[in-house]
Amino acid sequence: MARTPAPRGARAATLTDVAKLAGVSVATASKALNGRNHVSAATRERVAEAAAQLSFSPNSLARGLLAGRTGTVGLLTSDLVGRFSLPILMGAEDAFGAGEMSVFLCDARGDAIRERHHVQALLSRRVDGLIVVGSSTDPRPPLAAAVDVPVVYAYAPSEDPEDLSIVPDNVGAGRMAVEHLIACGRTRIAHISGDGAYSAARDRVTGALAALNEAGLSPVGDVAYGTWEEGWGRAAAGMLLDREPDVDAVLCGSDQVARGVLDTLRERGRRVPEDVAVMGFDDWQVMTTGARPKLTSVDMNLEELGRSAARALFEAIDAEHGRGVRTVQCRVVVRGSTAAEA
Amino acid sequence: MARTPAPRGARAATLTDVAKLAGVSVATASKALNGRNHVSAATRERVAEAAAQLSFSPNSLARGLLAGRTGTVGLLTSDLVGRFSLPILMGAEDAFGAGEMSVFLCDARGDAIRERHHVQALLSRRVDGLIVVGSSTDPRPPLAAAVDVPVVYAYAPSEDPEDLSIVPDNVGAGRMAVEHLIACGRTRIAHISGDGAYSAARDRVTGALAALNEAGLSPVGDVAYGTWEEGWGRAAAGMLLDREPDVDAVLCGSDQVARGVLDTLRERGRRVPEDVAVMGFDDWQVMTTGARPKLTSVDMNLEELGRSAARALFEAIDAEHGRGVRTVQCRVVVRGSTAAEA
DNA sequence: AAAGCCTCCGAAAACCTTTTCGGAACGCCG
DNA sequence: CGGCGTTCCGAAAAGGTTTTCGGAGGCTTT
Repeated sequence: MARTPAPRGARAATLTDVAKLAGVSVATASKALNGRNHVSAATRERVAEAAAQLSFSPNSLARGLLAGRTGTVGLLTSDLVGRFSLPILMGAEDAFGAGEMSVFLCDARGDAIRERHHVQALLSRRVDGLIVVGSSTDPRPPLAAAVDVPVVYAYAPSEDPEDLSIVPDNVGAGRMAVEHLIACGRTRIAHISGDGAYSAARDRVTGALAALNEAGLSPVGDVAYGTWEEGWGRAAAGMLLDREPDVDAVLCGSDQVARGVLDTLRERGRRVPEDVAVMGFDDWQVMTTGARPKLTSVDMNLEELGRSAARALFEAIDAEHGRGVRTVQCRVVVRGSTAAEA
Repeated sequence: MARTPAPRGARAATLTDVAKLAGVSVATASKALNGRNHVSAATRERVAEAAAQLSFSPNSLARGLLAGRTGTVGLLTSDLVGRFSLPILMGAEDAFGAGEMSVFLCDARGDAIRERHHVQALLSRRVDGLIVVGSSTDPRPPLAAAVDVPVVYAYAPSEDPEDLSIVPDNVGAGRMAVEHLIACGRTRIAHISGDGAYSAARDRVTGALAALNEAGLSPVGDVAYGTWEEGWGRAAAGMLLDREPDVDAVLCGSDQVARGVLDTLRERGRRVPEDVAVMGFDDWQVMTTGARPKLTSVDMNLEELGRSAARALFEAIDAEHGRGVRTVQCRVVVRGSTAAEA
């Protein structure tokens, strides 16, 4: 096939060019290329050939202008750097990319002004819908501007219950984690959580306590809130071992906290998982598989969450708009820190 | 201001609506809103008012169709999950977002077919330019399709020297790292690298050896290639200490490797940084600040790299297209693992 | 042979904005 | 009062595609 390198600056081929080369009208060319009826096979063939020869690619702008649909969506994140946005974004990109949708990415950096500006730009580009990704699971105010396209909130729910939000089931995650520890035969379970200012931390605690309660157990020591970091894990584990030497499992607020806990346990001569089982949250690969032993963790299924958000947006574009908060299930990923390696 | 909630399905306001409301022609309305001349102040005011009342937002599609410029660029990454794409992407988004550009994000997942498909989609959306982000610093084949817009390759250079590529200066990074260790008074320096299949690893070794050589030093032991992970760091450090007990500094191929090395050093009773200084690469915050002591590392300035790529693309769009490979300087971030805490 | 139907194709409108150019109104000077 | 310059506004075209609708031609049937 003779590739036409299109010297820089030369206008891209248009449908008119194709029609001319094929010796038909633009209307016929359009119908031929789009598989519409009322075109003979021979003509269709001729047009296709002409299009290939000119490496014709239809101008989506013109198409979108006419159809009122652009086949684009906006992905508005508030902190791209945070490690939770990325998997969600991937999942969404995945679900969209499979179809014919393209994604505009915007990072508002947690700044309301910048957010408004981006929303404005996206609307002016006539996106068919918007996904708003929060940076924590705490509810966030809905978009300020009057938006006339469907919006789905992901990770952080909207404060307005009339909006559609898709969030991880943190309460279920806490419950799941404790049930796993109990299934491993542990009964003296402590919980070193993360930053209590986050609803994610508090929700997980709620679920964990509920599961303990249902099993007729009580937590060992108080639930300890601190930060999400390794240092907190090391410190909190030290205090825990001083006060409750007979603890046989520690559920941690994050994988980083768990890494700190593992460190302290090793220093104090406790074997993991034989003496104490340890479990993290978030299933951050680099943390869990680098640990000794490898860390059992709870995966929030963020990619799936992103895909769900994308699908929900699809539905809202095509049909009716859903409302309320939907949750995505988490899952336990078992590794050596709670069970002997397989 | 009376917000017009625009009942779902109702067409967005167009310039014609604004003109009608203001009692002028669309031409005048356009000129008024775009600050063109030949419009009286009073008329301009009336139009602005009408536009605000209808919350008019100009249709970028129509504008782009006419201008031949869309104000959009495509960002084509090959693995979004990798932690190097993200900062680059942020930098690019940053540089673009400051202006009036919007970014189409596409993840090809390292698949050539998918890549072609995405390029096709982007071209059909008439992007003004393309940034191609690689997943490693190894050269990659140029885009398959005939592309008539400027392209800038970031992180992974194109194999075609006629293309413009922007990459981190890994050789300089290796040199810099060794110079820092020497400045800290170390003379018996070992290098536990990463995966030797990556040019990033080999380039850093090249730079490190050059710097050692210039200082009249030789590396302690052989350069050890392995993987980028913690486990390799632990193992390699063990072997190193067995063979070269008097080592006083270890330069590591990645922050994860360095974490493993730190682990082994602590187990063997070596103090860091008093007995042995340790240094990583990549400056991955969660790794460096969670370490004990905090890890000195080399930052590849990826955000700056992304910004550079965006700026280069700007220039290529507006003026002439550059060629060849440009490098972005790295920088040493000093923390406790090489110098006493400040 | 005439009428009618089916198949295929083309002209033109529509989408929305920007820009160019002609025209209208008005004030000032001769 | 007429001519001229200035200032402001509007008609129309352009950009590329899709869709509607009318028309032309060929084939079948009576």
